[in-house]
Formats: sequence, C-alpha cells, structure tokens
Amino acid sequence: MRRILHIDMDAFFTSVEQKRHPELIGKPVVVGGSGDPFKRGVVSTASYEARKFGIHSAIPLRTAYKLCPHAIFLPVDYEEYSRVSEKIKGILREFTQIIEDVGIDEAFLDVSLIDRPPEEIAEEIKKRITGETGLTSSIGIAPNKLLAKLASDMQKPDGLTIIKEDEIESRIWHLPVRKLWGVGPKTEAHLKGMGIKTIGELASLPLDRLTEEFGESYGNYLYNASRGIDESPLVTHWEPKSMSRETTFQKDTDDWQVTAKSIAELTKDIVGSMRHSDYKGRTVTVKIRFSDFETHTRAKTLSEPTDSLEVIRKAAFECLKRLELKKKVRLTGIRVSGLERS
DNA sequence: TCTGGGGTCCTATAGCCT
DNA sequence: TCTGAGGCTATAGGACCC
Repeated sequence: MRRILHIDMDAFFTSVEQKRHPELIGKPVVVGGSGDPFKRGVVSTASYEARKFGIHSAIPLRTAYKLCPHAIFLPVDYEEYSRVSEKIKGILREFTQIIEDVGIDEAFLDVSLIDRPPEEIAEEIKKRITGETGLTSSIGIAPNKLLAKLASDMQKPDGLTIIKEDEIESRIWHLPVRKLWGVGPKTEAHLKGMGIKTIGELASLPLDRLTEEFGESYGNYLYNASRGIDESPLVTHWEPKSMSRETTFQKDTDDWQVTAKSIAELTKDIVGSMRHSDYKGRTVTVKIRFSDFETHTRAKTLSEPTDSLEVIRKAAFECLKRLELKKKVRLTGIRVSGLERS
C-alpha cells in the first residue's frame, strides 16, 4: 500500500508577513490584491486572528474591511512567498524526489519506498520547516492523495493526522461533501438538492445515479472519492498547457479604446512571458467580463505556434472585434494555449 | 458596493472528413 | 447519391483548484 504525505503550510502568506514583520504577530492580518481594502481585489490569506472576524480566502477586500476595519491589509508579495516556498520544497526534496507541487504552499510526497514510519518522517519535516523558516505546517498521512489532503486539513494549524485504510469510513463519512477535493459550491448545492450533505450520504448513492446527475467522468469520480478510493499517481513533472493574463478595471468601462489598450498591454505582457520561458502557442483566446459578471470568450487558432507579438496581437484583436460590447466591461483577459517549447 | 488572477479539466456543439 | 455513424478539431462556457 502507498504512503502519501500532504504538506500544507498554515496561513502561508500572512505567516510569511508575520515572520518578517514580527510586530504583526497576534494581530489580524489580511493579504490580498494591492493591499488597499478600498480597491477591487479579494483576500488571498487571512491570519487566524483575522479569521475570527469571519474573514477568509476569496472574499472581497471591501467585505473584509467591513468585517474588521482595524485589520492590517497587505499586498500579495509573490516573489517573497516563492522564495520561502522554494526553501520548503528544498527541504522536502531531501526526503524524496517523488514530489508533486500543488501551488505555492502545498505538496504531496510519496514515502512508500522509505524504510521509516511515515509519522516519523512527517514529524521531522515539520521540525525542519519550522527550524529553517519559522513557519508551521500541517501534514496528512494516508494511502492516497485524496485522503492525505483531507487529513492535513483536519487538525490545522500545526497538525499531524493519519488516516489508515481501515478507518476511512469512520474518519471521513461524517464530513460535509464540500471537504472533498473537486466538490465546489455548485456541486455542493446540487447534492444538497438531492438531500446529500455528508460524504457518507454521497457514498450511499448508486453509481448509475451519480453518472446520471453529474456525467460519466465526474460521477465516477464522486463514487470513488466518497469511498476514499484514489489511485491517481503523483505528478512529478509538469509542462504548462496555457498562459494567460487578465485584469479587472478599478471602474467598469464603456470606452472601447480603454478595453483595446488593456488587451494590447496584456498581450505584450504574455508574449514577454512566453519568450522568457521559451514557449510558442497556437490558440489565442480573448476574454471579456461585463459589469453583471457575464463572461464571454472568443478564440482563434493559428496555422502554427508563434511567439510573435504582432501575430498574437492581431489574432487577439480579431477575437475582440467578434465580441459585442453592449455592456460596461469589468475585465479583459488573454490566453495563449496549444503551447510548444521553442 | 459584492465577486482577483493564473491555471486545469470537462462538456456540449458544430463543422469536416471518411 | 443519400444517409448515418464515428472520429477529430475548434470553439464556448463553466466548475474547480490554490
């Protein structure tokens, strides 16, 4: 049987900020957007002190400010968090090369081939991370990624949780379905409409009912996930499939020039990234979100991959012209997919 | 006065080809 | 020549993740 660890940093962004600004320790800290709660943006991370006020990831900064006006609002500093993240990933790599990165503050480790109790490895990892970064982490240990992730979430912060194969039902069936990876607000509501709130209740549904409601692929996934079944391997190497840039205007605009200029800037930016990382792309997609949040995309596929600014910009403007801008525009975006290393 | 930005994957539909 | 089944590709939208 596999032994998988899921390492999840506790309130990562705010913890990094509290580490380098010790005067923030013990205070409600909110990291998100430009750090200005009167501008458009959402919360990336709230410190545990801020969470007491009901502030959590993904809520608008303005809302967070209303919930706790005396919180300290800081901008997202990806460069700094990436540096700390690299340090942590370096520690993890000393234990095994079988690592899957999950964003900046999470990772899976497969320690099946290490001849040591996994809880001992986990304890050592936690100690090393704290010793070298001053930050705490939570670790879940289980026979697969799905359960390891559930486990790491069970005793945050600074937790260490083991789920053994014979205790799957007793440990996860009482949890709400929303705790399952892949179940978001829409699916949660759909299931609630069917009278299903917990993972155990989900597991009571026959497979054909699930595929009927959610389609072949996702129905099968839910059937297995509710039973703690997950054979997915760790993805240790990954190539980007698309690159995108998007921006939300501080104020919605009905000026075509403003929208067009924004697309031009995003295009320049993304081509810079593509050239920097040696990728060419074949499909260009333009995205427009209106003030009522209705979102539309238009795509154009070229005959061959390119990283030419002129070619990509021309394709982007062809897409833009196919969109009818009859409402105020809130967001513009551009994506290049069909990437190939150049 | 709500609702970021950078990604992945899935589904449905439509056109084209065999 | 017509019809239909499938496969493939492109497109548009949407759910979800961190």
